[in-house]
Amino acid sequence: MTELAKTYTPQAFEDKWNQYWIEQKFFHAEPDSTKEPFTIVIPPPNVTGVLHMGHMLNNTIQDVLVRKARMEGKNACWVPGTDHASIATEAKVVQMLRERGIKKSDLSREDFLSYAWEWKEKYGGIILEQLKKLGASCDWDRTRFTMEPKLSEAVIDVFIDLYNKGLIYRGLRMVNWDPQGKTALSDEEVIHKEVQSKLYYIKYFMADGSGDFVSIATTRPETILADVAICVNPSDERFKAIVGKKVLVPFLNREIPVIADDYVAMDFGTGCLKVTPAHDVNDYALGQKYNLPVIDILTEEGFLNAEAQDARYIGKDRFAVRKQIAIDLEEAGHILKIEEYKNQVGTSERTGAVIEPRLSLQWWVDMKKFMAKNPQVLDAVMNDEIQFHPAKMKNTYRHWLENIKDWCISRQLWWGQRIPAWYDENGQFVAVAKTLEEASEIAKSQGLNAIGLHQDEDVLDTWFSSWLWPISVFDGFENPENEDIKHFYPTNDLVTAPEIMFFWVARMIMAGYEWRGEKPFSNVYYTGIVRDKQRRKMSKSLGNSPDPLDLIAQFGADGVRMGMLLCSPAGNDILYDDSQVEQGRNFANKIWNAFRLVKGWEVKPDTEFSPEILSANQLSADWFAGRLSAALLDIEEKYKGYRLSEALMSIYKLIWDDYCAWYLEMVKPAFGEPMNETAFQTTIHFFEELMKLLHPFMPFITEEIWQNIGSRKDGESICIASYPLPSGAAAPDLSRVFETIQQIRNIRNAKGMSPKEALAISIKAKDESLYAHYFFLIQKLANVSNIHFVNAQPEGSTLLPVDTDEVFVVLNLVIDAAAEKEKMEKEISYLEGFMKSVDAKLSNEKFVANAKPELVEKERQKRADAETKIAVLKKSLGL
RNA sequence: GGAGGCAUAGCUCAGCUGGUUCAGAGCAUCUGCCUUACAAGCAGAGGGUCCUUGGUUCGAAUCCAUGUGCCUCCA
Repeated sequence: MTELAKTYTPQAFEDKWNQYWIEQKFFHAEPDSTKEPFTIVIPPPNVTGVLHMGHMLNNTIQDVLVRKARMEGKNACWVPGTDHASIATEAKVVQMLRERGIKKSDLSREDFLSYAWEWKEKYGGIILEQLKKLGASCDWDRTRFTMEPKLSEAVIDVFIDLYNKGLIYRGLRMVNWDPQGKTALSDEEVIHKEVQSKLYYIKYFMADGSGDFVSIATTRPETILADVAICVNPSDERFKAIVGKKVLVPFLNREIPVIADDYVAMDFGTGCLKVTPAHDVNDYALGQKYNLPVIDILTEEGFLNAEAQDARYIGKDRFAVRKQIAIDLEEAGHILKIEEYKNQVGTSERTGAVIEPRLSLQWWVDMKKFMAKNPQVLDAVMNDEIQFHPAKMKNTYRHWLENIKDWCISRQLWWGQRIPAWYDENGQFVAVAKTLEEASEIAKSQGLNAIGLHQDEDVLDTWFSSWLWPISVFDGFENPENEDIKHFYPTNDLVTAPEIMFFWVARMIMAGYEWRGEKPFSNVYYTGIVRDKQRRKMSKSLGNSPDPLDLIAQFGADGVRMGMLLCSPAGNDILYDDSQVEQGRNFANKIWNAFRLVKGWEVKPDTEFSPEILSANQLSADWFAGRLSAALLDIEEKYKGYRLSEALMSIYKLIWDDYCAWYLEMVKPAFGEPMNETAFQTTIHFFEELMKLLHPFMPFITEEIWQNIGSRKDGESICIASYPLPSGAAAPDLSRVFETIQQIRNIRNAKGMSPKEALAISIKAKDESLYAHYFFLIQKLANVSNIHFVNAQPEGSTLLPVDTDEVFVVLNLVIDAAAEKEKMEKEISYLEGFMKSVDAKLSNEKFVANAKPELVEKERQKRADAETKIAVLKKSLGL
């Protein structure tokens, strides 16, 4: 074998193993009744997406879970794919067209879609390729896309099904309108942001010509052109006189009534509210209640239309008009004052545009009805049939479901599944049907007009595709009894960000119960949000997010995975810093060098070694075997509780501290010396077990080492090797030995002595067997020349307390007796204090009576130990 | 305005059903070391009124209440 690189160089092997895994189809799963299935469906990223830090975290966690399951012999299947992201993709395509000098408005729907597919084919696979770099062990042969024919058909079928069940309706309602994307959005796609704006106090003169006026406060002066009433609180004394009278809208001089309703808060603004039903949700409700007209002054792009009536503003953008009208009002003497004001403004998740409440005719899912039909959606989570990690997320889930609003599912876009609703020549709704023929059948059978029958122009919300994902990726709608879905559904785990709880988690659960009568997954792992050190969310616009691929190039995929996971407990935000991935890289380097050490050993038959070495190595192996077994149990517990960072930390310490710092140093031959065969084989075996244990977290380096540490055949891989199980081996108790070694190192350090200078020690122990077999180890690890047991402290030696035993070392230098004495006295006083508190407890009758007997016994033991230690110290001081 | 969560070492977090060898981990810091696997390292050390104030209890970081400060979600 060629010389191993002195430092870990992931670039040398990561791509190689990725390619090998994929070629060998280790990640592909087919239904297999002999194996327990383990399934994860990826929360599909946008086709427009590129890998960001959140994806890295999220997908690493999924990969850890699925790789472990695969090694445990389960039929592991991680289904990858992307969603079609209507708005985002449409925006990208429009941009691509603009660069080619083509306007969307000049294209037919069909032409536009062919451009969109062209775009998707070219760029839509980027993020999946990036996931491969990360080592994601997805079943790539099962890659799905929410817009592909089969999945689209499922979406259409589901729409029709819900419509027929009476769970979908079409209605004119106030929606969140994105003037840039020119489409409706669901509540979940609106992000509320606090902005600094202005509160304008505007005079409205009475229509009676008296010259009296009322003042109203608004942040949106441009909407006065759409005003249809002024509203005050009926118990507001200030305005009782004017209720029922009329005022004039500034500039337009339109007469509008003053009405009274409890809705108006007396203490906000002036206590007078202008009512603009077309442009505010609450105003709309008021308008309905008092039968007010609706004046819509905005176009779908957010420009003022002819309804605004004032030529100065028509055809101009809403924000431009806001500025202009404020100036004009001021000049006309309508402004009383302008205040600085902070308020919340809704913006589009996809385009960032300020949302406009807009009345429009849209398709809705009746969520109250849906929930009444599927109460398990809430119950399953509350009773842990579906477990949330961390469990505190259940509260948020419940709160959302208990206050659920209808779901607006239509979008005014072309990229998406076209709504299967049909209208006649007059635009009258006729039927919901899959095809024109079916629609016309329905029209005929119901005696409706079938002339000029045409399909709805709009498409369905992307989330209306993704909620079906756990079912649709297995073709569960097309063929509900197929082998794939029977085997792989319900899936096991879903890993996602908390902000996606409503988009995905809740709705996937809804779909699961509605169409399969079963939960879609058993566990939901909520990752944190990746933030920078100042706790700011990582975002493109802030430019505070490193490029994941750069990080991988710099630190290796393993280093990055490890760094991300080491400090990200479920549900906790991760404050990203390069030092974390550096730590991951350093760990990989540590492992690499352990590998170099082991690989470099010369091996000879046991017969050529002294019994002393053979037995010491055997003891070392026994000790590590026990440690490993105990660690495996502990790590398994952590996995079970989905505490992945803790599991990883345990593995980290097991490898770095127990294996490298202790075990390898214990068995390591002196420089240039050979190693005995048995110890070598055992050491290799441990290494292999550790690599398998670590593999889910750091797939590449573990594969590289596993492949090179033993002889492997083509087609073998650590990713399908069996996961290590605890042997149940009990470890010999080396705690005194380790403590002795540490005490010697400590004193050497404290006295500034060279580690090269060998020391002689003697031991006075209650149980000599805890030391007797391990002299060899103490000598090797603490550089001790001579050890023997004694009954009393040798002349001129220094005491090193080891538990309740005494270790004496002869130091060939002048000891600062006073300092030593002070140190010991300090220790004695601490122990005496400790003993006092234990005594207080033991002499408390209520404690002895109420506490568990074993606890009382424990306290007695504590007292006895402390007493012994004090005695040892006092004797050493000559007291 | 409504709901929920959090507060433990310089930083990020463990600490499950109360019991001082449970005040812990990693990183960071400090002190020695280029000891032929590893300076991306080795050996060692220091560091906390467990946010405040009350209460329950023989006993509270842990349970309850109040206050303060942060965060998230919803309107």
